[in-house]
Amino acid sequence: MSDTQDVLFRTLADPTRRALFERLCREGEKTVGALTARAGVSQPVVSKHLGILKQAGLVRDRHEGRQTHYSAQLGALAPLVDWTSEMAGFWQNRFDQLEDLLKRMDQ
Amino acid sequence: MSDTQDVLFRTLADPTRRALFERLCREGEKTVGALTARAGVSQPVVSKHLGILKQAGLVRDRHEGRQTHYSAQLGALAPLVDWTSEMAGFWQNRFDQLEDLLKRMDQ
DNA sequence: TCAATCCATAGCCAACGGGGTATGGATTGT
DNA sequence: ACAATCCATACCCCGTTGGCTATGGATTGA
Repeated sequence: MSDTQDVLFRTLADPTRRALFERLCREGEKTVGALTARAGVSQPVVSKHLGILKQAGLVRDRHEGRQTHYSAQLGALAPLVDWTSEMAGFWQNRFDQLEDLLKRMDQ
Repeated sequence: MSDTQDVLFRTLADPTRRALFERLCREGEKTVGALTARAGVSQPVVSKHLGILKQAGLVRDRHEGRQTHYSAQLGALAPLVDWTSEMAGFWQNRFDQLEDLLKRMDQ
């Protein structure tokens, strides 16, 4: 139900955006130019995606002269981890309930 | 790079679809009719979303007479968990590298 | 000061996708 | 046999969005 999960999923759904985030995770802080060089899309597109990633809290930007450095904010992935854990938890609960049922049937 | 991750993210990006999957996780197996009752969208839309979820491996369907029962396939979430772990791992590596650098500088 | 570089914004277009209604096949009930 | 129910498919519509080019502000270098 939480809206932050929705933002995260929608933001990471795009391959180009996810690739940018992955590069920032793998290689650390990068400038827009460096990211554009191997992104396969134009610089304005990269800037737009970085803006969306920033709005989702997945990246930070740091201005230095005329270039902007972006870096991954890994903590922002927490809601995603929580969601998967929650889903797994529900499954576990239902599994436990099934176990209980089988035990009761066994008696 | 893996394509299964892309499918998962794209599939779960839609709120309606994620809500359907969540209900199946929480409440277990449901028929299309039962899901439609509280989905807020029409039955054909529910069917379409279930088809997409099935194609992504997130749900199973079981035919019984004229109704179809759907249930969550939680194992399909594994690539998503792997991806987040991988991203966290990269971050950890870079943190370790920073630690090493600081240690070397300290000497 | 003037040119060049870096980046963000604006505007545009085409494609994708999620919504609806209409319909038909399959099954169940009368 | 006929009606009714359940579901899936086909088709259309429109809003969203991801891509592009053009442009301009800001900064650096000459």
